[in-house]
Amino acid sequence: MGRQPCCDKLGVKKGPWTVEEDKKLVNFILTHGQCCWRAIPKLAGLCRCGKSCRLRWTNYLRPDLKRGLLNEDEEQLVIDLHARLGNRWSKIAARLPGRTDNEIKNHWNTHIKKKLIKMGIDPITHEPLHKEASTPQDLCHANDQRDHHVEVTRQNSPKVDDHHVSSSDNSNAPTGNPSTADQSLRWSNPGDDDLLMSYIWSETFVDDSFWNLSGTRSESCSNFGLPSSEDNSEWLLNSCKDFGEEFGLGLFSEMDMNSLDMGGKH
DNA sequence: AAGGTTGACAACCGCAGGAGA
DNA sequence: TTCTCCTGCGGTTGTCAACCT
Repeated sequence: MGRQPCCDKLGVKKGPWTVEEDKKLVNFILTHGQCCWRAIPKLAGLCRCGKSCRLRWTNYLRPDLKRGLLNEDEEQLVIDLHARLGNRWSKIAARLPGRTDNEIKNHWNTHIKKKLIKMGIDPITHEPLHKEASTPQDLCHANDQRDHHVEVTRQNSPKVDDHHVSSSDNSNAPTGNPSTADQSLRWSNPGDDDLLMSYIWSETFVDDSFWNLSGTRSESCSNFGLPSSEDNSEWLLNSCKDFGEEFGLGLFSEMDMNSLDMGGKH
């Protein structure tokens, strides 16, 4: 028997998400939690498949996400982790607080890959590109660069905690009501992302007195408020705890880089 | 100004693995 | 043990803005 498709092909919307859809999804998840992705679109009133909802949440709407380009330290960390783990983006992302596997994958393909090639380093093997580096100077330069990046990574790796999200980095905090623009329009301008997130979060929760933030369990979840019901509070507390454990507190303190999962498919 | 090209990123697709019945 | 469902993952495609001619 064939595998059941993740969603009905008919009547399921595809393509870019609208602000309204984002609001519905965020609202639902923070009200009910991430119960069952397949059921969420129906319950939330979305004409999307569960998979699409999950992707949208994990890659874009999650409140703990950092936005903007990876900084230099993060890039070096990605390079180092890629050298160890290969294209296991989820594992790499797990070590970069507030970054998603999709984001890192995209950044790798559009920025880092080219950068490494330019430096004379094979982005797959992380070995010098002898063929491409046609002159001894090129090779020398490439190796210097490579040594440099390895060294930088070595210096950075033991204190990866430094990369953890600071509260000021979270630009998607509910901070007001920045726009009265047509809500059905897609916010395509990357520069509008912050406004979009502010809008979604503020419209959905601030105006409804949804948020009642009391105390901060961790920096990375400081943008959360606590829904009123017990279940929601529990979910949010767990989420904050998870975020703290996953992204923030003591993440690398005992981590031996050599203990990274190097086996298996994933 | 218009059309074509490129770059960046969001989103989709299909497969694999885990969990539960 | 097998089957089914759900989720996660990595690769790929689609979309759109910026840039170029």
